[in-house]
Amino acid sequence: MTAYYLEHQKLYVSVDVIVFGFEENRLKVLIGRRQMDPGRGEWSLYGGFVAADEGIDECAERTLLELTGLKKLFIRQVGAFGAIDRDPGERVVSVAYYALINVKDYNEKLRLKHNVEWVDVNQLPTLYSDHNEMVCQALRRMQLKMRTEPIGFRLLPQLFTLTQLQRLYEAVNGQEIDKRNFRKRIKDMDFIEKTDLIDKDSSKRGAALYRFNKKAYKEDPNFKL
Amino acid sequence: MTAYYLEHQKLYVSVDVIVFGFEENRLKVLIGRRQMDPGRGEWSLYGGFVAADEGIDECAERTLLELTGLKKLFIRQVGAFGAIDRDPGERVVSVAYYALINVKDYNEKLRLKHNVEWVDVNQLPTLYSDHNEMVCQALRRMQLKMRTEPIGFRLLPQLFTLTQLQRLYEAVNGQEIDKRNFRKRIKDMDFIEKTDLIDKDSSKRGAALYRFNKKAYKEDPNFKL
DNA sequence: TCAAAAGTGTTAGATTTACACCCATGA
DNA sequence: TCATGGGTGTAAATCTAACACTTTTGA
Repeated sequence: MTAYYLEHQKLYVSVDVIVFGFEENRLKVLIGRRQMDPGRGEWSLYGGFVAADEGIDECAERTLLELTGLKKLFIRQVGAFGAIDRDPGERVVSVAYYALINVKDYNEKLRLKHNVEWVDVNQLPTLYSDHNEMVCQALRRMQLKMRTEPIGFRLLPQLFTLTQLQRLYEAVNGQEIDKRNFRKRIKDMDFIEKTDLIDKDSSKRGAALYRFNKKAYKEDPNFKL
Repeated sequence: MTAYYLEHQKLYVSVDVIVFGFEENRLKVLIGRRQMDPGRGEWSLYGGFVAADEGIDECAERTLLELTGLKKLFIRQVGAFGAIDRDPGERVVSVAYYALINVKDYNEKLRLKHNVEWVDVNQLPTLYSDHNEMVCQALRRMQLKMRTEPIGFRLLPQLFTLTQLQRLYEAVNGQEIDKRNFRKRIKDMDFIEKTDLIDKDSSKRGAALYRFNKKAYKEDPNFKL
């Protein structure tokens, strides 16, 4: 190591994950009560420290796997948070990531083990440190991304109805969408495929189930919502 | 300090700044030859380490002030870069920021002192570590931001002609714009004010000089380009 | 006198928005 | 039989994109 580095100080670097889920027509976030000091008992995002032998992206993936037990989730960085007093205990720079999961894929035992729960993103309590700000920025990022990339499907089951999809977009963007205009736009996207399966749970009449065809999307990626 | 932190390791955290400037109708970036090991002599962004007693945003501002001598510049975070082997010397997590300056405001002596120069963003050499990727992401961010917020003026003198403004947008987005459509959109934005001054340098006929009125923008912030 | 940049409107096409009724079914 | 959510098309309005000529003046 050159002398160059020695003049400087090292800091703790951590990762916090904003896990988004869609449930009861609401966009929700996984939060739990902190189980350690400082801030024990406060509502908080789930996170972990970056080890010297892992990249920050790997750390985020590891943390997310630890929390959810799920692999290959959609995850993106939000940014670094490094106000000097952001962590009351020590100097910690934290890198926030957001991830999307299908709530039904989340094992209930694991959820209870980590003592986290789904809370409506619009009704969050005050969170530990700067976590509210993290969620806020993550949400903005996700909203933007969802307009131009087909990531919303990550929040739904593989098979979904058009009404579910519409409610998802309404929940994420916080405003209602015209049903006919919405369905018109969906029809233009060939990679959102109608199956011949019918969902009978959500209505008496039954609704056609759709599926996102990733391969078809890659061949003609013209997504816009 | 609680035992909680002690189990973890600290890392070096640094900041790298992508300084954008507009010169000769091209979008340029400030880069220089690294003056220290590892990587001595390689093209590189300007950066610095985050000290224990400063926030990352303050560090970015300090670094930018050090480099440019200018205060109150527009600066935004791009994101954290933390691949395990990104720095060949030590484990360093770096947070990238981009900043916009008016090239003419940059003191030539300071530029020479730091041994940096303006290089066309589309003709960058291979840079140290992951700096090319940082520039790439910074550029994307900046392009997006410039469509919805009046930040382009930060790259121009206080008084500018409409052709200059158009060339700026063309350089940033890498595509030509129709002159009449561009000027029509500008006319709709009352906060881009025509002054009664004439620029005689750029053409024989002379072109009207315009000014961005920040106060007027805040009263009616309907920017779109 | 001519080269070079400034300045100026109109029209067709594409996109977006608003809007209302019938259908199928389980309770 | 009726309440509930599923499913469908059209027309007006807005926005976007394409396009060409006149003006001024320094060299």
